Amino acid sequence: MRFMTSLRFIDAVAREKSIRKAAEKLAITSTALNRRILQIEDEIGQPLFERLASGVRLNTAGELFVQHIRTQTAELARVQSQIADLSGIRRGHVRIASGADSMRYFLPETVSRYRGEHPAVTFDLVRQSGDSAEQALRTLEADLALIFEPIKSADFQTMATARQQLYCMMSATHPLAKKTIIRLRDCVGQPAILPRADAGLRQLLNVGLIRRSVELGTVVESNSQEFLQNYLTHEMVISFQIPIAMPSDLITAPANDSKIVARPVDLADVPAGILHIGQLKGRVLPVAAAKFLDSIITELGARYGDDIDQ
Amino acid sequence: MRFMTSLRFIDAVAREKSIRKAAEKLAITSTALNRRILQIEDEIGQPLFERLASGVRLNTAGELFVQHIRTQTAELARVQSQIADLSGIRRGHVRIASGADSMRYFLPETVSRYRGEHPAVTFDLVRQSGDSAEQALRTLEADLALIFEPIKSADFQTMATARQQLYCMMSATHPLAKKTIIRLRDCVGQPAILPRADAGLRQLLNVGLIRRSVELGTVVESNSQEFLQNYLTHEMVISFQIPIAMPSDLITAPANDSKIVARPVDLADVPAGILHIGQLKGRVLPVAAAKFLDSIITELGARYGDDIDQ
DNA sequence: AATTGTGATGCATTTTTTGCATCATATCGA
DNA sequence: TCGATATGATGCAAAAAATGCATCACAATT
Repeated sequence: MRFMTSLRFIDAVAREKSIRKAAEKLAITSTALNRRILQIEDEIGQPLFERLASGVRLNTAGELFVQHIRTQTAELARVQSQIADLSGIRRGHVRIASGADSMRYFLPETVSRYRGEHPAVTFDLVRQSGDSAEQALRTLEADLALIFEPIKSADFQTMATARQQLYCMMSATHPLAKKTIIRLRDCVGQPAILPRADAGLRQLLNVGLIRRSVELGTVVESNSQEFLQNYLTHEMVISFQIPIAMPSDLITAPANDSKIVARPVDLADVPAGILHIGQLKGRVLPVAAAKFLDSIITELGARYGDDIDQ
Repeated sequence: MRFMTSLRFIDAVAREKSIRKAAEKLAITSTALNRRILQIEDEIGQPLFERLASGVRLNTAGELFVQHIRTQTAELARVQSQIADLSGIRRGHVRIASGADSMRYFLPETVSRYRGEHPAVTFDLVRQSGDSAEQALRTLEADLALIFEPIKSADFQTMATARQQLYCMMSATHPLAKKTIIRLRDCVGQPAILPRADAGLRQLLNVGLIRRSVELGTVVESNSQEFLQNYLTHEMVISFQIPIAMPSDLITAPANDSKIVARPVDLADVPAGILHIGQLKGRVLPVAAAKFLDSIITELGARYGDDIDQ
C-alpha cells in the first residue's frame, strides 16, 4: 500500500531506534528515510523522535503517533482481509506468536488443515517466550498468541483455554514406564532433563517438586525441546512434557513399538497447566485470523474436550 | 497530512459520486484523480467503484474501504489533537452538527466562551436537521451533535440531555401575555405561526394539540426561526419556542420594555422535550471536542440544572 | 443522429523523491 | 588528549512519480 509508506518507515525507525539501521532494513538510503521523517514531523508540527548520539528515540508525541500507525496498519489489514473475503475464496495473512510447545505438532497440523481449506491464506509463525508473545500482540506484530502459563498482561484477551496435564516422558525401557500414573515421589533422585526456568512447564513442575519436597537429579537443562526429546533415546533419563507438545497420537493411540512413552503425572502432585489462546484486548481481527482462531478452538475441543471458551 | 491525500481523494469521490465533480472540488484535474483511484484499486486488488454512465458508485469493497478511510481520518485527527495537547495550549478543531434551536444563542455563547479559554481551537458549526446531524456523526463529518427530539439512530450515543419545556412566544401587548402559564385551551383558534413539521418542536406541539383537541389558526409555517421570531412584532400572533433557542435572559430576567415575551406552556398539556447532546457510539473524540463537550455539559447544568448525564 | 455527460489513456511537463558527497556533532578507546 | 567511528542533517543532481492537456471510447439523453 503506497500511502502507508511513510508510516511504515516511521514504525521501522521506532523499532530500530536508528535511522541508518532502519534504512538498511528498508533497502533505501538513510537520506531518503531521514527526509521522510523530517517531512512528517513538519506536518505534525512537532518532532516525533529525540535525536541522540547513538540514534533516535520516540518522544511522547512519537509514542502516540506510532501507536496510531500500528493500529491503523492492523485495521487496514483487517479491511483488506474483509474485502478479499468478498470475492469468495478466503485470502489473508495470519501472524501467530507462540511458545515452542504448540509450535511442534499442534500448529503444523492445525495450520496445514486450515490451509487445505483456504489455500490463499498465508501464515507467519514466530516462536517466542510468553512475555514477548504478549508484546507482539501489543505492537500488532501478531494477531494471535498461544501461551502456556502464565499470562501477565491485562491487554491479553483469552479467547480459549485448554487444560494441559503434565506428562513424564522416558524411554519405553525405563523402569518408570511400567507405571500408568507417575507420582513425583517415584522420581526422587531420577536423572532428569528439563526445560529452562523461563518455560511455563518448568515453573509448573517446580511448584509441584517443592510442595512434595522432591528433588530430581537434573542432568541437563535446555530450551530446545528437540534436544530434550531426542536425548531420551540415548540415556535412561526422564523428562516432562504437555500433550500439546507431543505427537497427537502418543497418548491416545501409542504404537506398540514406540521407543518413547508418556505417562501422566498425578494431578494431586502437579495440577494441570493452562494453555491460553488469545488476542489483543479489544481488537477486531482480520477475517482470516478470526476464522483460524475458530479452527484452533475446534481442534482443541476435538483433542481435549475440556477447554473453556471465554 | 500528505500521506492521507489519496484516501481523502477517494472519500471525496465517494461523496460526489463522480470523479470529475470531485476533482473540481479538490482543485485538481480529473486525470490525476482518476489515476490515483485506479492506483489504489490496483493495490487493493479489486475495484472500489462501479463505473456508471452518470459517474461512479461505491461497490461493497468500496463501502468497506471508505468506512475505513473515515474512521482512520477521525483517528488521525484525534491523535493530532492529543499530540498538540502535549504542548500545553490546547489546539484542535471541533465539528458540530446541530439543529437550528441551539444554533441561535446557546452555541454562539458557549463556543465563544470556550474560545476565550482556548483561542487555538477552531470550530465548524453546521445547521442540520436531526436526521442529517446523525448522518454527519456516522460519516465522521461531525464530532458532536445537538438534536432536539427525536433520536433515531442506534449509533447515537447520548452524552447529556436537557429537558426543554415548551414556551409560548408573543408580543408583550398580546392578551395571552397577561397569563403566567399558558394552557393549550387558551390558544384555541389563536392565529399562530409555527415551525414546519420536520422540527422536533412542532412534533411535540402536535401531540399536545391532538391530545387536547385544540386547533390553532395557523397562519404561517416556516423553517426560519429568524422569521418566526421577528414576525411576532408585526402581527398579533403566537408562536412556540424552547428555552435553548431564546436569548438566555428572556426567561430568567426579562427586561421590562421587552417587546416579545415568553410564557411556559403547562406541562400537563405538552410534556417537556429532550435536547440530546451526543457523539457517534464507541468513538473516542479528539481532545478539543471532548473538552468542548464538557463545556457544553457545564453550561447546560448552569442553565437548566435538571440535565441528565449518561 | 447529434449532443452532452462520463471515465480511461498517451505523452510532455512539473513536482517530488532519492542517492551521493559532505558536514556537524557526539561517543568511545588508545 | 586526540583520532576513529558512530550518529543525523543538508546541498545538489539524477531518477521517479504525479499532474495536466488533448483525446478516445462509451452511454444516456435530446
